Amino acid sequence: MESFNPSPLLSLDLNVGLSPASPLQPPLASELEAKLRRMNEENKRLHEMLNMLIETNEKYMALRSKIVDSGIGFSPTKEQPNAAFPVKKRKINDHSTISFNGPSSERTDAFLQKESPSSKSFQEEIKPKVTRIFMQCDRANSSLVVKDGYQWRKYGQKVTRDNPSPRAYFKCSFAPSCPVKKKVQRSAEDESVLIVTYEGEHNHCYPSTSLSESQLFSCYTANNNAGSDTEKACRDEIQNQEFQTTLIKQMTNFLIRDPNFTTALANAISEKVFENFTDV
DNA sequence: CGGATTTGACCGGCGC
DNA sequence: GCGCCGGTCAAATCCG
Repeated sequence: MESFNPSPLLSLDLNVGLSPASPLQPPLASELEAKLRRMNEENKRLHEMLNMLIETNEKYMALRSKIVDSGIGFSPTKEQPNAAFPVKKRKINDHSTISFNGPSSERTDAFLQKESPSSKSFQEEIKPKVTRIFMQCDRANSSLVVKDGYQWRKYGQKVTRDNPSPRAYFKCSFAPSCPVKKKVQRSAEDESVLIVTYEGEHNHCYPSTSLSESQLFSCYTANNNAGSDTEKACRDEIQNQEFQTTLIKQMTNFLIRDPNFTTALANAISEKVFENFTDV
């Protein structure tokens, strides 16, 4: 981030009321000097605060562009892998599943992997689209059902080593024509957070026509599905005002959970109030 | 009765 | 080769 260059408008005019032509009496001079020092400190603090706000704003903008442009949800895992999901040692399913629309996509994929080593490099180039989403949910609600607009069939549940909460495995109910899978598990650190991992991309539209908040997540995941009708449908939905309202709500929730943001905001507000008060 | 969910068994990759 | 572990299967069970 480039250093903040404060606008002259934002700098406090520290010479207000001082005339070089009128020499000050010694007691008045020291009093003004002290005041000047205080105002300098105040100015410095305001600059720091402003930098903080600008930084927070940039984080917000980066987050927003990440969501809109790359289709990635509120996932910090690209840069900071979550403790609940350490880097996997196993390579299984790390390869891409080519979007076969036939009923035997998984078998065909396995066949390719085993019988055709030459296809390996090709498969490595096309990684499955893995999207991780963190969802706030009721801690008391033990259900691992996440309503995201699609229909899922649960096919397994496991307790993993690194997390006492069970992990539920779902396949899209359109399977085997739709290869998408999802895993749902509570965060080991915060049980009120559900970690939803989607693997693959839906090759069909939403089962229902109404746009609900939950469906928006699926829009994010399908956003990079280049060239398909699904992509167009989802982009249209992203342009939808309701979508944008919900997006803003989700980003607001994300921001207010950031202690830096709330602190900076509170400080900025109190400073502003203080500033108005002293102006009067 | 049919579809969805549960749950123990099984499979296969990986590290030692 | 063996054990661990995550992922999947499939029979049993549930539920509308």
